[in-house]
Amino acid sequence: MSRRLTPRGKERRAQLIDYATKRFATDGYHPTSVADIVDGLGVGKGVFYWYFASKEELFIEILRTSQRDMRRRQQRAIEGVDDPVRRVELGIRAGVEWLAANNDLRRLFEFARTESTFAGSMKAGQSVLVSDAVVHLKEAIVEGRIPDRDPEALAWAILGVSNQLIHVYIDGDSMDAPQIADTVVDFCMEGLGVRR
Amino acid sequence: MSRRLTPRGKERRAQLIDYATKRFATDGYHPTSVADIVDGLGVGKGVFYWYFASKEELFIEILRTSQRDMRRRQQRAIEGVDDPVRRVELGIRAGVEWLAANNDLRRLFEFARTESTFAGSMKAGQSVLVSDAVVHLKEAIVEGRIPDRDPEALAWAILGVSNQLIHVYIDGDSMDAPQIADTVVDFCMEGLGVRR
Amino acid sequence: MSRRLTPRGKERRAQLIDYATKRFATDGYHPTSVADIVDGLGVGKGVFYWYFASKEELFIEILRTSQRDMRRRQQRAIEGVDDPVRRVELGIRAGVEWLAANNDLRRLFEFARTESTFAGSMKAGQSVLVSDAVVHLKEAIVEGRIPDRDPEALAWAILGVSNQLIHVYIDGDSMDAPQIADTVVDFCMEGLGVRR
Amino acid sequence: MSRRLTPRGKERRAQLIDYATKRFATDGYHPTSVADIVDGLGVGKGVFYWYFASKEELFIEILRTSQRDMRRRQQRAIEGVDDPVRRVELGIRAGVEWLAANNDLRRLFEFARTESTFAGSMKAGQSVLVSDAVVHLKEAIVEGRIPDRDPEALAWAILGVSNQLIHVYIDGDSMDAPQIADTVVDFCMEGLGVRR
DNA sequence: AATGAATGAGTCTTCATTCAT
DNA sequence: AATGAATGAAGACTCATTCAT
Repeated sequence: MSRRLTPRGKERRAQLIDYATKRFATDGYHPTSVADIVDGLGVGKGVFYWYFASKEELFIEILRTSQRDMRRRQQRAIEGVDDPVRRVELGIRAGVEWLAANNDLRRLFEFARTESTFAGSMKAGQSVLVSDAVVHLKEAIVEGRIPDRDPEALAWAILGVSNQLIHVYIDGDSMDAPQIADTVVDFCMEGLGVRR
Repeated sequence: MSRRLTPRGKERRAQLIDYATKRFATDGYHPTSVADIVDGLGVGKGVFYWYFASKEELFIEILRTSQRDMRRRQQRAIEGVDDPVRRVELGIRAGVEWLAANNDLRRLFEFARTESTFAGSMKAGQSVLVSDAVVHLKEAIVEGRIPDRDPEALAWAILGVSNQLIHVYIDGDSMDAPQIADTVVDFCMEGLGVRR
Repeated sequence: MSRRLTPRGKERRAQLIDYATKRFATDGYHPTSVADIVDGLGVGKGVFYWYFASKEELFIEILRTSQRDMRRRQQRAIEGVDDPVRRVELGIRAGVEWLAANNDLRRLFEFARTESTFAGSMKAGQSVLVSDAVVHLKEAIVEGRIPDRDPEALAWAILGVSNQLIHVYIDGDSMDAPQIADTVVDFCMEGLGVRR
Repeated sequence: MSRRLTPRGKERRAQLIDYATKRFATDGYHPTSVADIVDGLGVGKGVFYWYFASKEELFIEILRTSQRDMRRRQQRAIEGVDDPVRRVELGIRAGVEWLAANNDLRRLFEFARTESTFAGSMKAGQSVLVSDAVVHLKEAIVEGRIPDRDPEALAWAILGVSNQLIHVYIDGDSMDAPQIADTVVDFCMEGLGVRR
């Protein structure tokens, strides 16, 4: 399903992706029918199947593109930074901000993780992010900046905090994205900060 | 939809809940049809609707009961413990262990959060857990055991770490539940442990 | 399906008939389920099938009993009246008043006429009323009180006027039953009263 | 539910309406399933829902169209006639003939009146016919052609006679439509013709 | 590229009826 | 006499997908 598309075709395709993303995010993947999507755009049903082999393919496409995009953003954010701890911090901030800015996609990610059809693809994508972080964490450990603990687990924990706090605070008005990022960074850096 | 049930009826109902939980967890809520459930149990389709008004009602019932159960477990775990930090730790461990022991339900929770129909009910349930934790965190702050930060955000962060690490490690064989709990507690207590 | 019933049994049966009549009249025969009936009475489903072989049988039973009752009322109303035209008039009044007083049953009659399963039984019942009227009409014709026209058609026409006017006016508050009867009688006696 | 239809689509839609009308008339609205309809036409189930939002919508559509058609027929029949009594007569004849020619629809009307879902729509439609007649009746009263009585009640009475006599005689072979019309007109003009 | 039309398996749900107790 | 439980065919409706034009 990769046609050579005219400029107009590419636009259509993008249109479909955008609108479908919104609907999937709002109503859920299953509750949103292909008919909903094409009707919403005022086009015929054939259009959909001209650009995508199936509803599933479209969804996977959305997931893949988004994950790639988010990763790129994170990478750009840490480019040229020497301090590994600082890289972790900047990565967190970039991630949080991307998720906040792409709330629809964040929702899709949440759902995708829960359904076997997509869980694999999602885990793979997140593993990439984790691997990225692991690099910095290992460096930080070697440099004695943080205690020596399983860097992968640490990376997943960071992801967990990020996702959760955005999930909770993004739709309210008590915190904006940078504030959420601050909170996430704080917690990730020193947890509850228990004085032992 | 609350009938007077004979012992036999109660058993059937429980059977339906158990089996449906398993199927929902394995295949997803939407992909699991009522037909799948009754066929799997070898009973007629009417049985389902004798005990539940709808597929949705059954699902909500599962969510509610489970959330209540998990909370009870946490409360029992911290009963009579004076140290608030210790209470937080024990709460985390109890939570992690419950989620690990009820992996099916954990999966259902993950899905429920993603669909508007159930998201409300889920958030409510999780808010209760957070409120529970907030009590201990505030106490710890007052006693100067942990720095003064928004206890609610801290509680949500803890929840995020717990869910994420269980999600990642529960199905592998690198960690068992208590080890996961250790990792979660560690991270929550001191984060990455950055030496500032 | 004619059991020997204890007094208590007869009461139950009557209860079922009464309640079912009300529901059928309000919601329609098809939309009213046996479950609706037994639930409405707070009894188990077995009760229904203890007294009636089927939903259909119950309905037919209602129709038959009612038609018999209505006819009896008409007959009593004209007992001992010599003038055939007066008998027709009294028959009309009795009919209208019965239908007005038993609006639920009237509705059931209307429905029953429209469904092949019951149409036969209904037509039979109405034919009896028509035959009754025909007797008087013939006498009136013989006596030269009314012109010589097909008495059966006349009888059906009378029935048509009665049913229609009750249907239209019974639920409003512009006419009560006797007034409706007056209007019916008037129209039947001289139609529009065209001066030729 | 009003799509832009191609000629082929319009044909399909008409086909569905025609066939459904026949089945509803023969077997009743409730006993006729959507499956019966599409199977009878040898098309897939989806076709039905491509053209109609629901079985109910289709039925209402049938009712509305038919009532409009019948009215038009009546109006055309009295066009340019000066004598109000004559207009009433011609209206009756046109009505009777339409109902006789569209016996299926007449049956649907009978049923529709009995079910709350449709009763409103039906009454509205019939009220229009009554209003039409009332105009002529009032004129006739003013001109002293008929006695001064509630013209609305008279109109309903006429409707009642028409419906009833067609109902009774249309399927037999003793009268054809014009004869039925004669009988209706006769009765409406002078009722039983009682010599007072 | 795009449209309206069509497919038919599948979805949730209902319901008359039967049955064991 | 009566109950709660169970049946399973049938009902209305959905929907991903395909197709002719």
